[in-house]
Amino acid sequence: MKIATYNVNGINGHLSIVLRWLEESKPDVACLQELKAPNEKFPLEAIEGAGYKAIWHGQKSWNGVAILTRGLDIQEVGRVLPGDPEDLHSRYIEALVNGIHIGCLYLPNGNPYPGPKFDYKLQWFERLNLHAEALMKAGTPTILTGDYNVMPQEIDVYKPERWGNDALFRPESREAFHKLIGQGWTDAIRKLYPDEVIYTFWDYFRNAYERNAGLRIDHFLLSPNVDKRLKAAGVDRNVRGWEKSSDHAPVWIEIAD
DNA sequence: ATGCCGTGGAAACCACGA
Repeated sequence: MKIATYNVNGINGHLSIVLRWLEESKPDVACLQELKAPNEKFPLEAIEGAGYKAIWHGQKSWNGVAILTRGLDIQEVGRVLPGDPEDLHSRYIEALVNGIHIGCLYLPNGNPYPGPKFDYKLQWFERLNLHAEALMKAGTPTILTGDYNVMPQEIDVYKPERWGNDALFRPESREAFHKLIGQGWTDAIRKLYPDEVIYTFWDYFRNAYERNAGLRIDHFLLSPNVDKRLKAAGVDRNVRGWEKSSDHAPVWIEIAD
């Protein structure tokens, strides 16, 4: 079973890219972030035409998340991250697929640091950690994947010395991620490739992709009972090189059925 | 060190992203 995550940076603006990627990569499950579209503008016909069912939680202009499945039933179990009824951003959706609990998340960027956006990021992270702990304790096989907007280690940053005061690399953000990992989650890419430089995002300008000036911010976190089924993981790096693509590349894992 | 590019929506610029 192949599961992927992809920050599409506008599901309609990049629809042809997303469809081409689905066709070529053929994930059984695809978690999408940054739809940048309200619910009624989700391109369901095109997604169904590609052979996928979908659940989604959109929002006008910003955010928005979706989970797609190919040939598998999908049961939505939540579309908000618990803990703050005043938070109206569409950044989380959760489903049961094939007996696996899948959380698709778009963690706040948090820049500029310091400021209210950074505070919101840390609060959201705290809520995620609480929810993740509950999922872990429930014991269901669980995958928490998406755009975490955090580079966990220096190896995950093109020039770490330049990112010290950025919300994506602040000690507080990295500490929150490491605290989450400390609950027992496995960072799938890092487990299989402990010492490799692997990026999932390249800026649009300064030829960042051509220079490989990237960041690793899209992650797969696996509960122990999914981790033991992990067979492979990777980044569809070439997709980032397609003309008019998102600034992120898709990330995927393969687990035993 | 930097939003230099790109999307979306509203308004002919601005918010936001990482």
